[in-house]
Amino acid sequence: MSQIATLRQLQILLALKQHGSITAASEALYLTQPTVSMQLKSLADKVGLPLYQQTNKVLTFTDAGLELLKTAQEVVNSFERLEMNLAGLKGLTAGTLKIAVVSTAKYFIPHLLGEFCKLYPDVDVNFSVGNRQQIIDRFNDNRDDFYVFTYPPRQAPIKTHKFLQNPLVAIAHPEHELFKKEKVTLQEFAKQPYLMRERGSGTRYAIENFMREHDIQLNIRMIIESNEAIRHSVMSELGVTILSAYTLAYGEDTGLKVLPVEGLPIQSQWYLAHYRGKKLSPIAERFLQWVLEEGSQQLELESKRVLGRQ
Amino acid sequence: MSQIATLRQLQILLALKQHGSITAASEALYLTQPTVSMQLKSLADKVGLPLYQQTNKVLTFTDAGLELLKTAQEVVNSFERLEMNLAGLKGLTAGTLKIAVVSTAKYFIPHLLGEFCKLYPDVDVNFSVGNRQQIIDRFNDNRDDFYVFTYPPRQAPIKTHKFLQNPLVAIAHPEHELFKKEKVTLQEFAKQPYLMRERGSGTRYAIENFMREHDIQLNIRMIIESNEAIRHSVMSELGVTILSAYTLAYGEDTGLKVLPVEGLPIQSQWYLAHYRGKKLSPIAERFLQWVLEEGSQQLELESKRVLGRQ
DNA sequence: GTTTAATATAGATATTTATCTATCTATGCA
DNA sequence: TGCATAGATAGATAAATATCTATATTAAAC
Repeated sequence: MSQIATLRQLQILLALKQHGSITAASEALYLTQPTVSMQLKSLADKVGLPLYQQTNKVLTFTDAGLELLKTAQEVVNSFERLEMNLAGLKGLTAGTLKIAVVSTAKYFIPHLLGEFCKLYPDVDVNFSVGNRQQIIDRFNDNRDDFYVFTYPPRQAPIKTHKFLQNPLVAIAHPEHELFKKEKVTLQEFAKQPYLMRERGSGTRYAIENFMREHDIQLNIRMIIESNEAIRHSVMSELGVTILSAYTLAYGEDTGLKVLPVEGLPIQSQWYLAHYRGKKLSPIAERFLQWVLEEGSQQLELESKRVLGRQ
Repeated sequence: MSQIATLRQLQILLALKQHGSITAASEALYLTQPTVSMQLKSLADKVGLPLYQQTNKVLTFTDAGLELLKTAQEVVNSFERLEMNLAGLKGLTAGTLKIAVVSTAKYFIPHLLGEFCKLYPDVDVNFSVGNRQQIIDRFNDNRDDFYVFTYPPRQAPIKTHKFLQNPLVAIAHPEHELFKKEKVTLQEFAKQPYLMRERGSGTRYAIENFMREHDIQLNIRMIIESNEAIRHSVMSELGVTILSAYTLAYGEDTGLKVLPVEGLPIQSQWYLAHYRGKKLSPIAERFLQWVLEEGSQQLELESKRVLGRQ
């Protein structure tokens, strides 16, 4: 594109059209009159045709001048549309995203947020972690855009979206005697000292439901409120437990191994929840859409890779 | 218009789209790779959003990048249309215009051509002057685009356009005795020694027709083949004559004055003629259109001003 | 782990664009 | 004829754009 006109020259030409004289146009553009005169002359020289005529104080445009005005207006319109569309994208792409997650999700959510922030680098993230009750409290206080649960509260007005499978697997110390068997029955597993999460934990709910359905009574040895404490207790051969495969995948897994117990893994879901009546911010809307369409798929591919290492 | 993108940057972005990689785009544009990389980075910085992503050797555009590509294509299209339209105008606006005029017209036609050449400065003009017979010969030889007559030949194939009134006025030396009368009759005027144009002159035809209609016999003293010679003869008190007011308006008029003879001025026309079957060049077409729409009006305004000085 | 290819960054320079002050020219009006 | 106004031109400078060479970084393939 050999450049016949600069954007500035087109702008000046439009000002001449709008204001009807070189001096008026220069004032409107906060330039001196010779600047405008010379830019228009330069433009006419490049075009090779006069752009306007002055007869008796009346400035009229030539055919060439009118063509340039048309192009100038088209170009200005294109850039204005661009600015508006980019502003729209920036509205989608900037701002603060507030998300609170139950502690089981704290290992993989950063990976999800990381991918999203690569796409929208201007986004700030407010990331909170807590047990289920704490997250429910935050939800009741309407403190965040989103909440991640394995077992969302049943209270209204909540809107939940399943976005990821959450398989719960049994784990034990790698030297545990049950690894000598090719297959472990639920009854055999239930006889082991079981390390249980605290009441209110979504994982606990899912486990208790599963066991109730299979008429199994776990041999609960301890109640532990921390995923890290549970993992280290298992490593120390204090007992066995069931937890999210994602906790295993993304956390430190040395000294832990998945027990091949019949009926497991327990299938459950990760839910992304938000206040039903709340108007989401553009960036929150975009995050939701992205998670449902792309983010969860990326996470599943990655978790398969991580889990496949065992 | 705060400039979010330069035309060059938009061009580079389109090349990236077309060629799929920075290196390929730089080769296509005969630039080095860092140039392209930096221009795109500068553009992304100004936009405030990433324009593309690279995953596994595949370059994909972001939403912002796609918006910019759309604008880039619009702008390129606008400039291409502009170039084509300007080229069309230049086709109309360059070339040689050939015009031959009877000698009476030689005083004002340059004024007409001058105005036209201000609008189309790239036009060359081939301007010939001759008496009526010479111009008819040129017409028969098809040597020019246009011919200016007061009394066009009746032969086919000619196409004539009336473009200007041509009033014929009587003139005498300012000290002539007839100026003592408020009004001069045709009979009184006919008694004066009359300086006549040569046979074949369009002005002579018109005068002879007029006198024949009014049953007047002029007292012809001399036949003179040159407008200049006639004017100087009148100045020298050798006689009176009738000639085009335009000759008076644009020529030297010191020592000449219009006689207020009843029935005068004789109304006649200037004709712009061209060969009927001849395909006119773009610039000739444009000239014809301009003369009929604008040029003649300008000439009438100007001749009123000039004639009004007497 | 090494090599290759692609991209990004640093630093410098050349070119173009844009603008200013000063002055000249042209036109209209009193 | 003189004055006021508008536009054009001359000369100079500042700012922005565009580009290069050299090198560092990154990612993919072997």
